[in-house]
Amino acid sequence: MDKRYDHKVKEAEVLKKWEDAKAFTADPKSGKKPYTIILPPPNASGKMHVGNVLMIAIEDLLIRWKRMKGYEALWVPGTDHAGFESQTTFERELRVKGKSRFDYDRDTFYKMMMEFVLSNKGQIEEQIRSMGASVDWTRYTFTLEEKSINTVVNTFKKMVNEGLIYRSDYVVNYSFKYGTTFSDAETVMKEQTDPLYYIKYGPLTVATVRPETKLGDTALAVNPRDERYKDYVGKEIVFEDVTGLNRLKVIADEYVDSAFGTGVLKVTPAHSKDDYEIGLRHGLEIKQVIGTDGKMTSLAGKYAGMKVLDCRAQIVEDLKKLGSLEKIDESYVHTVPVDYRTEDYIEQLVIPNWFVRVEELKKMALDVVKNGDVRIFPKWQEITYTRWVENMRDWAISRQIVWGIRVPAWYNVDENPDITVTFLAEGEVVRGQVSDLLRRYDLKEISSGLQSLTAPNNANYVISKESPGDRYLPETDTFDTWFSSGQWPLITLGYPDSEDFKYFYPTDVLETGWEIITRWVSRMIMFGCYLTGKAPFRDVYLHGRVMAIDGKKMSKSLGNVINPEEYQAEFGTDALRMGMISGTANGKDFAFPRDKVLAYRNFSNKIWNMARFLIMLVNEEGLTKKDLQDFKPWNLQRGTTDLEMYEGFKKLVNNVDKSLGKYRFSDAGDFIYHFMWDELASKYIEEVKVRENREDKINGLKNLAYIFSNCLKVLHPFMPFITEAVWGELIKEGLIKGRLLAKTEWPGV
RNA sequence: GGGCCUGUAGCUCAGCUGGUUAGAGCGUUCGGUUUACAUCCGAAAGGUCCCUGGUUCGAUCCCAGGCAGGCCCACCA
Repeated sequence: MDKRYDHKVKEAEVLKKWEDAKAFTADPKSGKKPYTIILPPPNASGKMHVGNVLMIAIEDLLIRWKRMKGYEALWVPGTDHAGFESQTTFERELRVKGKSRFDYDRDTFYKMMMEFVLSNKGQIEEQIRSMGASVDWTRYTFTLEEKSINTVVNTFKKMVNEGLIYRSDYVVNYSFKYGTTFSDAETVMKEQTDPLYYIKYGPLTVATVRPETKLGDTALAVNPRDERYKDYVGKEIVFEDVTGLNRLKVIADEYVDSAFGTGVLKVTPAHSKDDYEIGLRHGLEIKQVIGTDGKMTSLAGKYAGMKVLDCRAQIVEDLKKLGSLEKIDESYVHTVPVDYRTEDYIEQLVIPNWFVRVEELKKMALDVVKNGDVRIFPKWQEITYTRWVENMRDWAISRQIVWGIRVPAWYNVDENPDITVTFLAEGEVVRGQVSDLLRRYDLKEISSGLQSLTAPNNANYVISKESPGDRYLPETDTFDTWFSSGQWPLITLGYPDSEDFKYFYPTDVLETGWEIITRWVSRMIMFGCYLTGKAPFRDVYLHGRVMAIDGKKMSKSLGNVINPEEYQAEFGTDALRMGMISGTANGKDFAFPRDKVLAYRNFSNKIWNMARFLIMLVNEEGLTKKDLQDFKPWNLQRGTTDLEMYEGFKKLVNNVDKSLGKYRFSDAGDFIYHFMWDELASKYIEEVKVRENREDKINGLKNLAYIFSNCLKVLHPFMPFITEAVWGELIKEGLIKGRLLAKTEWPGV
């Protein structure tokens, strides 16, 4: 046995052993009880971060534990195409080469993206492997492979047939920069200071930060109880506006806060969610003055074609000339929605989108949690979940990006002459209504150069994965990432009729970071309930976010990002895994526990040396294989430290089982650490080695060998590499028989 | 504006349904080559458990209020 434990060498050897033995391939015909975890798929083109390490450490711990406890344990690995994020990264690379996505048609761009992602995909897979994750690679799934697309398309079809899908003009969060819609979950509110303009509308004055949207005003609103404006309600006011003589109706709506500004609100249904809803209540016209290109539309009259901010400046000028600008409050602080990743500006726009009606799905998703079919750990996160699901509005599932699963709709160009398309014809971007374009271009030309298509809400469409005929153009929107990843447990297990699905579904635990409980967990529960009638997992365990060593959020600009590979290389994978596990207990965010990683590196060394010493003593006393393997600790004499140690070990196993059952990972780890180090090494070994009576000493050694090797089993799910390596050494020296520790049974006590 | 979480040794964190000297790792101090391990062994110092009040025989743990930090949700133009 080597004098030192060289984790780099040993980890590689152990990995090879597991792989050669195909140790983690699960069998639905095993006849055992299944235990299943689906790995939350990391970004396929990304790199592993410390959060992934914690996730893998926890899930591997559970899986290895249950596997040893006699379950047929399945852990399904996968990677995510990460629609928006990957496309953003890729476009950044294109920009370096002086290109952009507008230089390519949709199909070409998609293929380039696929190549880009596939070329990067190996890295994260290798990193998962290097962590010692006992995943079943034979079941590896990528979110954009055929299997995934088929499931998603079928689900969509079913939802369309059951009336759960509709198309609507709806105010969505739209990013001009990325040219796509964002879901509410992808935006955050940011505080900023903007001028608040007080603008005269005839006898009334309205306060607004966005004068340019006045071009889309279709009413003025006041609170029904506001005495000041009582007489105006229901009347039409006529006034000189920047576009000439204008007339607007004054309506009364509870939404209006009399205390804000002047108590009069200009209603712009096309460019504000709230106004949109007021508009619905009062049957107001929707006048869209800002287009998806970030410029004013033709409805903006003389301002058409101007960029939003230029238009704002011009309107302010024009209002001044007109004498309609009462005053400007320069220090107005308010919150605006921005892109949660980049904090980029988000515009609220009305565009046709695909929606899911969530009323029914919400109910199912709430019920399974309320009635305890799904248990959330830590328990208090249940409140976050329930509140969010209760308040969920219909879900906009279409995204105007290429990298994702295309919404499988097709439009017949003859039936829908008014769809707008953008396509590439001999290097030129052409945009227009399809009926016009068909006079100049062949449909094949449009189809092959297609970049994007916008169909009106009432367009006829056919749902199909492949083109239904010659005269069709495809929808170019793709699904929101969460629409497909919400079906991940179903996709990976081969819903609806595979052997795996029947045996392994529903899964046992979903383990992930709390920050995606709303975005992801809720959607998985919805889809699981909707499609199978059962929630996709029994327990949800939410871990906290790993902060930098200084306790702050990791960020490149602060330079405090922790690269797990460095720790893996320096301290060993086991130490990194267990250090992180023992650094957190109840799902709270926590600072990266560097000291704990160090402590468990030392622990690895301790274990290695305990084994060396044990082997040395055994050889010294000339104990044979038979001596050791025939040893029965339950025959030990009462009142001896030997029996005491054995009892201590039994208690340890008990404590570990209990803690793991309650998802108290760090407790379980602490129990083992202290038993092995303080009890077994510092007390027991020290005591046995100086025993005078040879028979006592031999008995002690037998017992020591027994307890130590069984401790390796209990420690294995936490620190799989060193335990497997030492286990191999014990076999080699004849102290135990067996083969792989990973496939050994948990000690029965 | 609503809601959630946190505040325990120098640092990072445990402390399960309230009960004798409040724990761990790291750090600090002192002392150690005794059949493995200096990534080790032995010992020690270090805490008004954020503050105030309440419930209780008894509170770090329960309740109320406050202070401080973090997060989530929300339509105030």
